[in-house]
Amino acid sequence: MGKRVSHKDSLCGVARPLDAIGDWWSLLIVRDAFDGSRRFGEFQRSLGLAKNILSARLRNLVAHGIMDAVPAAEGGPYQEYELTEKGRGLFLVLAALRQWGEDFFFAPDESHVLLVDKKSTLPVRRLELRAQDGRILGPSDTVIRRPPNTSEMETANRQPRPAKRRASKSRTQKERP
Amino acid sequence: MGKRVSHKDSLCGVARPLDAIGDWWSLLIVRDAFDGSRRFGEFQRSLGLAKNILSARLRNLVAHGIMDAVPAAEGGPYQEYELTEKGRGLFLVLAALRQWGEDFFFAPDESHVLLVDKKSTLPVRRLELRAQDGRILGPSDTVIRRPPNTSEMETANRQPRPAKRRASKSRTQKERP
DNA sequence: CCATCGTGGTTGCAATCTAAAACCGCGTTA
DNA sequence: TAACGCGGTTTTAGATTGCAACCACGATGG
Repeated sequence: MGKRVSHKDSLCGVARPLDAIGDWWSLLIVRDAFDGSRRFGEFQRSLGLAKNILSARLRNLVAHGIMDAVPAAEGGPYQEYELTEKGRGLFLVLAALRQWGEDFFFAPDESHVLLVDKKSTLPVRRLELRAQDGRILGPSDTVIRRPPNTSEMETANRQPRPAKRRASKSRTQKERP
Repeated sequence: MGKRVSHKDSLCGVARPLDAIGDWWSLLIVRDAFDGSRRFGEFQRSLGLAKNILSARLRNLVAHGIMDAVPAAEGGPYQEYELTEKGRGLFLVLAALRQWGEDFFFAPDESHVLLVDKKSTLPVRRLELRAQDGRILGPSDTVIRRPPNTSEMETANRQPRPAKRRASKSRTQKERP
């Protein structure tokens, strides 16, 4: 975890999310949360990871505002974890990942779980990226564009935003010249 | 990347992709590849990671069929790396990640790169998951369904005790039959 | 009332993995 | 032929992982 994923975090719209998620486990935790898991033990049983790891990941997800630790749920003295709005925003990321997985990681005859629409009980449609006018866009139909750069010097001087994390434990923060 | 992400890889359509990608760096490499990078040095300069790491990640991506190492490109004695079909399939995953990043990781006034349609030079539309009939689906409108096929009862297969440890070198952590 | 179990963690520690830097081979340029 | 950039591999310290053991606490339970 303790890897600043890039020295360019501040401007890469992909690296920041990755950094916040933390690692693969976290994404699987989120996935399970979408699936209805709420309790520590549920996640642990479902994922089969060590308790300390799960503990750390949950803490990290909470610290990044992806999940919330709600003090109790139904009288029990225990905590439950639920996705925040931000966490629910990962839905499409997971969906995309799942579709990619279905496309390339399963033999055609191999059975696998799939995402179905509750109402119709039919599989969901394929995700597609579209232009404003509705054309479907592929990898080569798009470019990354840097918008009219407001105040150029900002790129070097970044801290007015609460972007940087200071977790409760020493996260070996290097970087940040 | 030595973490088998789950003992249930074989049935999780999310864990498999994650496992193949390997780690965050790999995703950023793929991102750069979509952006036009092809050469070792390009990736390195763009990402700022150590060469051994880049080397390992590229090797891993190639091993998983996400990128191809093409022996030469234009006479040079060097190799270039390009996305395979499978690799290009990550386009939507990256797009979803980017949109999530835009939604939650940038202050409203903060400038950031964005994905635009080449032809119209307008930003792309928002991704959305739809049902067969076209309804837009949110996290709570879907379920994971496991198809009737195949007598999969492996979820119950929890080895009660893997025996004593000590001296279990276990060359690599592969445990997947 | 004491024992035991299940849950939700934290702590300790060995083994493993990461990544910065040094090093290497090979064409090119000077 | 020396110097250089490119594409990588090896070296090495130090960070991370994850198993197991431990702790706290409530619920059984006998």
